[in-house]
Amino acid sequence: MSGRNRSNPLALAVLICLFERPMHPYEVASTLRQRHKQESVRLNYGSLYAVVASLERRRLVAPVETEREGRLPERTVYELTAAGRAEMHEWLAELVSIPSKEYPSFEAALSFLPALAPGEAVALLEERIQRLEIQLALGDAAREHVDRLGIPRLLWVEAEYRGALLHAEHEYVVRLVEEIRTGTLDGSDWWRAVFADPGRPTPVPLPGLGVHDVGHRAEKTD
Amino acid sequence: MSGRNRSNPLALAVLICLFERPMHPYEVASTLRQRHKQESVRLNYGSLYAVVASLERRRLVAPVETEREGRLPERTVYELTAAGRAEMHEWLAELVSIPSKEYPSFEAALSFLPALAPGEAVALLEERIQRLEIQLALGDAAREHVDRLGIPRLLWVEAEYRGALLHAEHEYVVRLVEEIRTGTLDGSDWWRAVFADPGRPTPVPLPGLGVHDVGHRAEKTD
DNA sequence: GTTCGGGTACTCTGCGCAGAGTATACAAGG
DNA sequence: CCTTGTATACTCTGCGCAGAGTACCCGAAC
Repeated sequence: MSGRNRSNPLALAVLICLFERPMHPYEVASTLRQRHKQESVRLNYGSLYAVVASLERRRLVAPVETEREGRLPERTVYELTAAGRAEMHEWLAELVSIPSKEYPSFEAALSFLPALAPGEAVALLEERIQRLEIQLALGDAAREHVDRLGIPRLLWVEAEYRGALLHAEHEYVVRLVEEIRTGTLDGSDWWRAVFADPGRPTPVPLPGLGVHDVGHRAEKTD
Repeated sequence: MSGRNRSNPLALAVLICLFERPMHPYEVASTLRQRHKQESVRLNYGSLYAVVASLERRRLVAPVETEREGRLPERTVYELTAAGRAEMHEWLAELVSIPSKEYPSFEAALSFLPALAPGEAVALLEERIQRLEIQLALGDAAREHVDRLGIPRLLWVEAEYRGALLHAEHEYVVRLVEEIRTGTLDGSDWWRAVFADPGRPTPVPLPGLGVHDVGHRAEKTD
């Protein structure tokens, strides 16, 4: 009843909007954008209508009326069902209380770092640092602006969280660059050597770790 | 030639494996798993073969031979093309140097936090804190284990990064809970009031921010 | 001696979701 | 007055990707 259907948070956003009052999908989108939820939840119309259709199939929402104004396309207004209210609550509780494994693309990038020459890696990481600093500054500016408008922090926590992660990433990358630079990072000597050798045969050996049970045992691939 | 094709990092992982030497898809998967890349890159066979097919269409990889052992299914070995080498390098450089907007599910959860009763929110966040502490401990254990095996940190940076983010999240959530508890979080009084009122009419008003241009102006929804 | 788990090597199927397109109304600008 | 842009309200299309299934082989266990 729930499992893999809880993949797209946009569906949760829809449930929460309809919890407030019945709306048609486009109105849901407008509401979410007005509240800047599109910063935290991927939103586009293609997905929105698909998601609403899926919620309807699962009987979590139901159409109440379909109105039409002039010759504009017909609007179908949906309301939340009892099951929908339950699902909303349960899902949100799960999202808050259980950290889920995610795959940030920079983590992937880092895991492939030795495939770049050390010098290039440093240059690119420094570029990233600059971009991160811009984002941090933008975040601060937004924060101040919102403060001036007197918007309570409660409605801004997601942005604070984003800022905290951004800050941590910045800190980490700065340290990492420093360690590659100074050679403090264990393995960077080998790294440099491999790329210094002209005509290296196996470009990037990346030796296997040979560890198959570190903590959380072997979540299966498939 | 690149754009939306750079969505799935698994494709990059494949390119990097084939950069080392020609392999068949299953071997790519085994290699990635052996090196614990499945912690950083979503890997499953269904996607793998699709991704390889897509790379082949884009002429970034090409089949070299197809062997067969006994009556086991035929294995198609792929190699990297010149275009593939270029794409690999360019893509990896982009991934390292340009931070990309991501949508961690906890950010979504936080943005909907006021839809929960304050007391419940606190309880759930505390549950999360415990789970985060477990993950941090597991990470440390893995770290120590890998240290003992003498694996250079260079090959472990992605896990360090994950740890740093995890740490930041933990710190943030602890602070947040504290602030909700003590009422230091601006808006929590209103929050409590709304949920204290029995028979509240508009369950969660979540007033719109009314800000439409904070920094980065209006990336379009569609 | 056969059954059972686990490894090899893919294939099949079908929903999810993004991007682009459609059609109408309205407001402002030249 | 005619165009250009923007907002409203969806629909269409098709790839991406995950999960499950297939088919074979092997070693160990009962």
